[in-house]
Amino acid sequence: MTARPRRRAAKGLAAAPRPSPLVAVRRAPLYAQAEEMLAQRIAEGLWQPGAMLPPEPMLAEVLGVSPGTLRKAMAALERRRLIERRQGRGTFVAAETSERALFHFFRIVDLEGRKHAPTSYVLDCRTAPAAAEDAAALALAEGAALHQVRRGRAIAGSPCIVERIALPAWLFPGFALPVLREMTDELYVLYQRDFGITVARAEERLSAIAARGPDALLLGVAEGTPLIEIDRTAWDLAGRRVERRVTRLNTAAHRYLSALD
Amino acid sequence: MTARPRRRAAKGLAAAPRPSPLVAVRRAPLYAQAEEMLAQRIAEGLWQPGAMLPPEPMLAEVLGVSPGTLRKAMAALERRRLIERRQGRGTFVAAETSERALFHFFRIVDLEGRKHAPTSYVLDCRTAPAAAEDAAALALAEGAALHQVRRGRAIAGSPCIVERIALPAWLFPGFALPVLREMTDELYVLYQRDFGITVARAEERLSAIAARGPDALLLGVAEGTPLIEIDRTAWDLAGRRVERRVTRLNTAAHRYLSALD
DNA sequence: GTGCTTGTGTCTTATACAAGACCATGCAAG
DNA sequence: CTTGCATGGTCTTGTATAAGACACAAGCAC
Repeated sequence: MTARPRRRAAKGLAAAPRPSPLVAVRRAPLYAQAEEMLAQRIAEGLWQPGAMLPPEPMLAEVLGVSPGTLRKAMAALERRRLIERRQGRGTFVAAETSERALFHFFRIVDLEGRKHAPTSYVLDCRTAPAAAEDAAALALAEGAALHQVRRGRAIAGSPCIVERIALPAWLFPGFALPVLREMTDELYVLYQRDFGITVARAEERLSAIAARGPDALLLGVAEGTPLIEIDRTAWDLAGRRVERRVTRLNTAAHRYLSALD
Repeated sequence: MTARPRRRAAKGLAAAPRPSPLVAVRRAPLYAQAEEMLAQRIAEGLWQPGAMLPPEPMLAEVLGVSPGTLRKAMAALERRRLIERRQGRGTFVAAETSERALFHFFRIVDLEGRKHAPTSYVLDCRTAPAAAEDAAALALAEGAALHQVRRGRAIAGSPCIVERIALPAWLFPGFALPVLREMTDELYVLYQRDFGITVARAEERLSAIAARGPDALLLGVAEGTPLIEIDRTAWDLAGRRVERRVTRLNTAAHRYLSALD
């Protein structure tokens, strides 16, 4: 049996006309199209965090791709941590938890390399116009309204972090944190639960600075003690800048851990 | 139709007898077995860096798996950066180049976030017994022979890095570097080319320190200036610790960049 | 050089079966 | 009658196979 009775028309998800061979646009492979389509639906909130996605055969049919292709897209989404798949149960939109956030966005460990969940106490929380530096980091106009938080954090009881956080006010309407109450949950859980904003990616730039004034006081170190300053910008699923965070770390008993592989 | 007429014999690559259901050993999936088998052959040097692997259909036949399964293993190996696949040309064992090493193992950028290739000048290169700290980092006995290098590095002409490198002597027989000659190639290229050691993974722990003595001199900063100290341990393909490197970075004009995603 | 041929990886589809999780049913013990 | 639990059915994702059309690269003949 060599003859193939069946023949499928080649079809792209977008049903776009085949690009001319002269323009080197190269339609993306089907599985990539499927991946992006699903990623977009998740980013739009069509499926809420924690919600179960339709079963794979149904998704494959809806998107008009074969199960194998759909699976390839799903595997990529799982690697991007947008979804979680569990055999026998289904596929779920990834929901932020303190553990997840800690695992992916927290790099501070003790001298033995162990990670501990820090506690936080908010020193100040107000809404004010953006200074030039924050505006630049968040790609906003100078003077745009920002929620601004200052807090200290302790690991295993000893205060070792002071932190300044800036959020675009329009993305976090009504944002406020209770001052001077101890908190253990990661902020990113709150961003997602209360404002529907999922932090997908962040970038940190580290420099060394000398402890000064109130920071030295809060950390209990002498003026001039070297600290690490971590300047983080965070993006959400849609690629918007949603947070700037400047962290100052006392490295007497802790390290910033970075894995290269 | 409830009866199941057909039944396939389960087969693993190792042709091991099916484990008893009481012991929870769970044979790894075929594609993972294939991946590990290929990874091991590469680590052993059966295929040298830069060498072309046999075509996929042949590999699939040799390993006794279907082409699809083989492809899944190959995709994983490519993600691990052990191989490079190029449509129409073939699959090649990844060879270290300065660009690759820079991209994966160099995290220092200028204030705009741009990465520049640094130049290096070796200050000192000798073989000496391991101090306790180096021995611990490399999991060697105290006093084991180590090749030890001190060097400075400059980015765009300005010296901003001093570095101390320790290598187990038995892994790098005859290792030596020309002193005070400017070098632009990354050391990891040399490790692979001259000693067959491929750095696969590394871990860095950062702390803030104050510049002292010769370091301050070399970097051209005042005593006490805060620096970032980067303590790196590197592993090769076989999982052996092959390098410890302590880098001190002047962050006046540079940042340590870390991506979280 | 041009065009053909061959060898390579890439994309897509299709199917079957394995394994995990959950739930409704129903029976037995209390 | 109620509680507890074992059983099997069914839905889910996970694994493995196969096959064909395609795209890209390189070499060779002309």
